[in-house]
Amino acid sequence: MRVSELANSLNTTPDTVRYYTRIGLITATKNIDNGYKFYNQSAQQRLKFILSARQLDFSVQEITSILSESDQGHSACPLVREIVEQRLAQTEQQFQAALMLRDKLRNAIHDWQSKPDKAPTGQMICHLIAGGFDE
Amino acid sequence: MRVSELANSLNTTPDTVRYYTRIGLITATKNIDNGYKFYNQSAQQRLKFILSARQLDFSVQEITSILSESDQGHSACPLVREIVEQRLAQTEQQFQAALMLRDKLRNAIHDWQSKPDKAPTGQMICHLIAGGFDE
DNA sequence: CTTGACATATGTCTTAGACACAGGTGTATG
DNA sequence: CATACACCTGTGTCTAAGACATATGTCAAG
Repeated sequence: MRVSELANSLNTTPDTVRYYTRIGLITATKNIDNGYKFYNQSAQQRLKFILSARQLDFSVQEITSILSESDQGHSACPLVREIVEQRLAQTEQQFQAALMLRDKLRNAIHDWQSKPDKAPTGQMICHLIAGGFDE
Repeated sequence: MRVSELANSLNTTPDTVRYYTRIGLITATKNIDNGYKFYNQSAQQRLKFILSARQLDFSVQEITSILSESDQGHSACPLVREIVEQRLAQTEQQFQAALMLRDKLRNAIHDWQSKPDKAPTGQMICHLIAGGFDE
């Protein structure tokens, strides 16, 4: 299959497939006539795995490690478990960060409700932001 | 003041100051002897504003627009209000995304609790991830 | 054969700084 | 004075994960 056919079959974009091909995560044969790449079913299987792992927010680098492990005949499961645990912890942090930012933005909007717009002075660019927020 | 002195005075890093200088957000004079950059109080004021806006997750590009508006003597407040509203909406989305990812990861860990590790087959790289999650 | 619509490969671009490198500066010592 | 060593500086390069631009290739209709 060609790049778009493969991409469509797994609901992703040709650019994504090309990227994974470029960095060697999936392989393709090259048509000598026109230089087009052709992917076999094995590549499709592999791409399916990659996309699933990306859904869990695994980085491409992590997936590379997993596939490398697997390619050597070893079980990648321990590595996968480790990554998913660590990703959960990290997501928890992002979650809290988003929460705090949301509050900060809400406060800003609320506090600014009653304040007028002003032209900048040499001292102040925009009095709404002025000095700072959480310091 | 030199780059580190300015950075320390506002609790940021020299690299950050250099970056803003490089893209022209703040300006500095150049010592001819050694090429070192020198910043005046106006630059400090400007940097303070930039850092405050970054705290609200404004992009550097957005801040560039705001400063440009302000530099022309116009009030940047309307633009600031607009950006903060839009950033709030976007943060809400990130918030929901983090929430969903967290659940997905928790489910994965839970579902995998009882499953053993397996060596890869030609068909399957890691049976834990196997086919997919939210499709 | 040619036109036009679509597909492809390759190279460049993106964010917001972090990091590596080579050289400058300043001060405590010999 | 010279030297050693710790710290500072500017410039150039690198990052993640594709998106986008460009030049070329393909294929069916006319």
